[in-house]
Amino acid sequence: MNKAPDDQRTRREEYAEATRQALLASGRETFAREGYQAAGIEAISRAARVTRGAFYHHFEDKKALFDAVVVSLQSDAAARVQETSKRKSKIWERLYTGIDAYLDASIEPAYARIVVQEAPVVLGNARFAEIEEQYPMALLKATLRALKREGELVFDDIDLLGHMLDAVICELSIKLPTSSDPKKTRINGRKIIEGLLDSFRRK
Amino acid sequence: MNKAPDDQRTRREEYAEATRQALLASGRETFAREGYQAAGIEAISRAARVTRGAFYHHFEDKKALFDAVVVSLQSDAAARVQETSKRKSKIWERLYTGIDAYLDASIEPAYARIVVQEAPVVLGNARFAEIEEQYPMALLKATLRALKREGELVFDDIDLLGHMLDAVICELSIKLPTSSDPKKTRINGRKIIEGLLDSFRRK
DNA sequence: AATTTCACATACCTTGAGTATGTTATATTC
DNA sequence: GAATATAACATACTCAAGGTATGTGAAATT
Repeated sequence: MNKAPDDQRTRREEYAEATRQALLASGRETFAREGYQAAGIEAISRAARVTRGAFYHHFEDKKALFDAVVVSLQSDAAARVQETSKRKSKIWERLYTGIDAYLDASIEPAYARIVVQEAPVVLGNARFAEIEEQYPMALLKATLRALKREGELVFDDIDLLGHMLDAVICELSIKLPTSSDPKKTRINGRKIIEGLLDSFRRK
Repeated sequence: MNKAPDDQRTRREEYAEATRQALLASGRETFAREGYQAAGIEAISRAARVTRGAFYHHFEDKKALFDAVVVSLQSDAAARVQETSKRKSKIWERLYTGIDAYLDASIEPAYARIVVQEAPVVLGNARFAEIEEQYPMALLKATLRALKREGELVFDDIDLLGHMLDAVICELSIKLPTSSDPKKTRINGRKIIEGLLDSFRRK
């Protein structure tokens, strides 16, 4: 019960954390490949080389694992966005490099299917919004607000503008993989985003 | 076997069509209220006052009913859009009244949940795109193409522009119901759509 | 050294989708 | 118009998958 001040990570904790990570990784792959519904807990567990018992020890239920997978994907994406845009000094540049990085992340099959398409359905809009408000969406909105503060952007509801921008990016991430000319589609998508923002730019 | 030229709707066909419609209506309500996964076939059938036997006589499986429900919702929405916009002579006016009607239709809980959120996940992107290409999306794109033909709109990929517009409208239909000030949100949403289109309007 | 606890494994239960078969009213055939 | 066929269901069963209850052994604590 009493933890001595010198207590450290025990061997058991280390092992447990490793299997938890294995289940998370296995879940990410299986959900991405087969979708939430078709992904069986048995299959996810086998791919992580454990049994169902281990699964239910680490996660409340199937939805809990999915939730954790979504959070980890969002966290990864946000980190990538943050990394590429933080060094830019001009805000507009920060915004656009961030958007590009966000698009790169969204295009990946696992993200597009799990986060963009299935997460709102499986977790519900309320919970999804909760997760979204941290991570990528937060960065996007923060940059938009910064632009507004500087008088660069003229629009009331920055929150809404952020969501609409997000919607365009997400739709693009769904359409891009099956596009006949992905390169061109991406360029045109970028143009649409620029057009959208441009119409609220200070004249 | 041989249908006489004077053959007419038989009583049986009439009854069968009625129960099919009852199942379709029951499915629409149940899917809208509980979502695809949670909606049981037993419950759907009971609400239509038939048994599972009747259900499986009329529909291949659960997905087939869902597919039919999506098609009927899309068809209804398209009819509403068509109805409100067809009388307008100016193309821009036709576009904007159409968008408003589309938004009105999308806001309804059944449409927002079933068509916008769940359909791509349950039916898959390919099948969903197939359905979408008829109905509302077709009307939207047709009007955009008309504008391009008239030289009113300057953009290469009208198909993409249509999808991006659709994405904005759909996102709006998801966010509107939980908005703290729906009226204002809708006005601001409209402004964003106008901004988007305006940036590709002939100057 | 004894005991507890954590990290799993195994066996079972339950629910719901799908199937196979039975039944009856309606339509067709002779 | 009586016999037969068939469509439109109802009933009973199967099976897979999520979740639960319980068992077990190694590691940590006392």
